[in-house]
Amino acid sequence: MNKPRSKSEEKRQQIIEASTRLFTEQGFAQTSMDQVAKAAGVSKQTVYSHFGSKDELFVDAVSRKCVSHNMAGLMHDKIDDPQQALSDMAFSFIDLLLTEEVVSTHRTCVGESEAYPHVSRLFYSAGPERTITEIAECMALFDQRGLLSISEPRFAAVQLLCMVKGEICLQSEYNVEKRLSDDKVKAYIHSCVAMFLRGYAKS
Amino acid sequence: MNKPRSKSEEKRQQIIEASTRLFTEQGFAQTSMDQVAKAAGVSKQTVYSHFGSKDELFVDAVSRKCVSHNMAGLMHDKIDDPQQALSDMAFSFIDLLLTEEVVSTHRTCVGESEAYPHVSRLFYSAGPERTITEIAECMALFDQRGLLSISEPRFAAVQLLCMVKGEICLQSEYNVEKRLSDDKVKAYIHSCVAMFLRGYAKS
DNA sequence: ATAGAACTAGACTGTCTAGTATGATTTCAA
DNA sequence: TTGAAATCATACTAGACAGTCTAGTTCTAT
Repeated sequence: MNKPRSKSEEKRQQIIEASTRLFTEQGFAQTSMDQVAKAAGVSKQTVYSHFGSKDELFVDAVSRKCVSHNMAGLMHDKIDDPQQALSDMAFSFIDLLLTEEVVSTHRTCVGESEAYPHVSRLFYSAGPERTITEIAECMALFDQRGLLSISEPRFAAVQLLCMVKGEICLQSEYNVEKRLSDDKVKAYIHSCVAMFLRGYAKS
Repeated sequence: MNKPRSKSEEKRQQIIEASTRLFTEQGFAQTSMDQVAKAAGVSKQTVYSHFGSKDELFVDAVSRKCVSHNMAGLMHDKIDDPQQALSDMAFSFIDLLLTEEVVSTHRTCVGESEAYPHVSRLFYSAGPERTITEIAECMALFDQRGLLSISEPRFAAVQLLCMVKGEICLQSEYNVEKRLSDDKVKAYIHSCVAMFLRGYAKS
């Protein structure tokens, strides 16, 4: 994916890519170094010449998944229509959180958060933490423009984001079989946005 | 803890108790059967005579932690004062979710939810699912008594509970080092309740 | 062209662990 | 008391896996 300058750098990339996939899909304990080498199409020794140990590889690999997905971007266009801005953002947010990639990484980070707090914290600050901060800025803007009355923008951002996640994401992280129907999800998100707007309406 | 009728039953209890603690604290892979036997003060063979395999023991042990903690109970007393009822409930809810026991079990269930969906689903239905349902009933009551205007009680329950969890529980599940101060938490929860009441006020 | 670095395949070591086997000891009900 | 069931300690099997080693091969820069 990223500019493989030399053949060696290319191998390194292959290792990182394969191990990222395996670690996030299967977790740390379930993934062996032989598996990684095989999936990367590389010898085990090469893995060890690039990464000193399994731990080191794990940290490097999972860190790669700790990327912020910019949610606030699409709100800035419609900053004068909170109703529209918030519900568009809410739907994109849910879509992102239900991505197989995000679900897997989340599960792995939470599961290994005792053994590898470094990794889970990285994920937290690149993911949730950053998204909250971005949305908080939009909330401040709504307040500034007199569209809503929000004295604590960060609180408001957390409230909205957490509400929206709701049962839907809870079910996906617990791998529950019977999920909410699409219609229910849609209705729920609209309900959240509506409630939020009433809760923060200008008096 | 539970009526050990015979010596044999007592051993079984010891095994369950020790393994529950170890599994929830350390996760499945990090816990060996020798550790379990030692912690239970029992020989390994005895462990195997009570439970056929590590998997079986894991399911039995972690299932024990899947207990509902009744949140709605303390709301029924003050059902005529939504403000008070909701904030009391919110604080108890947070206290529960920050318990070392609940955090550990949650992490283990989420981390193993791919390999042991049976266990994580059990936890989901005994924990979150049930709490939501209970609180939803209270929401319906508020509506019925004309105190609030809630057309979808279950939506409202999820919204409030998820909001309250907020950043606080996110930080604890990701094992983040720098947590919100107690004052911030208090202020945040009050903000949630206040916002919720405005959002669902009778028009 | 060539030397040194990177890579390969696969064998090997040491450790850990699930699960079994065994033979002695304890528990407990009849 | 006695005999069967449960338990104990401990050794063992078999397999997985992290990490090393080796001997031969390919890249690549000069």
